[in-house]
Amino acid sequence: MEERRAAQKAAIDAADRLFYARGIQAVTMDELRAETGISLKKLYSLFDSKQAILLAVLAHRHELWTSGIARAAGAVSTPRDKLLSVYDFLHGWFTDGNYRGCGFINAFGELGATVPAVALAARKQKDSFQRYVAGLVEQAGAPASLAPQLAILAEGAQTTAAISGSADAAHSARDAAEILIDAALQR
Amino acid sequence: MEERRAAQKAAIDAADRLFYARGIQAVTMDELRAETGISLKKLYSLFDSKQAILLAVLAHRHELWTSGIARAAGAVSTPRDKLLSVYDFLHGWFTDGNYRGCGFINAFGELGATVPAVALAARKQKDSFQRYVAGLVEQAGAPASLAPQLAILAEGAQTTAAISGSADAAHSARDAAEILIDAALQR
DNA sequence: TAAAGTTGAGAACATTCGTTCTCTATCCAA
DNA sequence: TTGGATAGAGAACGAATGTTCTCAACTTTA
Repeated sequence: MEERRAAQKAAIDAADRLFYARGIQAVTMDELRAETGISLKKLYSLFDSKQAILLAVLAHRHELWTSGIARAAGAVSTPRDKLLSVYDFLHGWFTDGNYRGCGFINAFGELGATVPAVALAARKQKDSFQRYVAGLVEQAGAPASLAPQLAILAEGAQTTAAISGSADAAHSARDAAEILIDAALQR
Repeated sequence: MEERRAAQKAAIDAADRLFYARGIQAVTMDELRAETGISLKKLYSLFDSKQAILLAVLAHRHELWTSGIARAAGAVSTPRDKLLSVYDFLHGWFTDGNYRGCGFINAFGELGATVPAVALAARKQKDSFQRYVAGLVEQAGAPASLAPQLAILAEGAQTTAAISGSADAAHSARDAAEILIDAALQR
């Protein structure tokens, strides 16, 4: 049953690409079949439903995000630099050519009201990021109120970059974060 | 043809409520008919298509937003306070009981990739807000780089509040904005 | 008053799409 | 080799939905 895992992963990767690029309801199961080469019968043996695929995609995206910001933070040493590395990571993402906003926010807007599990997945993802930032803020010795401010900058940069189509928002957010961090530390 | 206008407005208001609360594709034309009491035939005589209704809804939302922040700014006098009034306006919106994120971002995530006019409407809205903030920043005598930072805070507060379900983001964003404005002014 | 035109309600249509079903081919055991 | 079971491909099903069509009611005008 190792190839089952591999097939699931292939399906999740393809679904992630398609859902993210075009929206969830805009992608049909038949397109996922064409993209993966996995027959409908097989897809439905790997997952209960399209919704189950979506939830797996969101879980996968959560891991990508978590490992991405961890890797960026790993390249620097101080808590302050680790906090700022978030915005560098965002800049890399914004300029990778396929950026179309935060997948969780997109899924939340499209399906959050009708599929509670989607709203929950989005909330979990944002909670997790808030805690990550809060941990670094504490390590930096700054007041806890700084954390949501920095998280809000990251969120805002994502939507601004998505809609404007420009990666500048990452720089603006980074500059703002620097000012906020320094102001919070020298008090 | 005055009642035609009135019927269009009623349809737009109802569609706005439904689309915003549940997502666009989750609302059927038949539900809009039930909500408005306007027959399908009539709806299709008032608008070319569901998509045309959506575009009218987005235009309507743009006006609501523009007049909302203008009203909030009208209650105070200095450019600095006008800038901060944006976040007070947001707080009021977040706590009105029906808040589910920025309608433009939701529409962008759901349909931006498949309906270019939706992506365009979202971009226009965000552009317009950026220019509004930039104007106030200039009046305040602060460097232009402050404007995108403040706009990003507003965007981030909207998505954070939507997903977390809490209005705290408005306060965090306001506090951050105050720090950024003051830092930008005393240089 | 009567005929012609207009409007409206909602039934109907055609398409789309998630999901299931059928039939075929392959593989393994005896 | 053969019989049986498993898995896969893709045709088929049934529900949902945007849009149009039909027919009846009403209004207007001569």
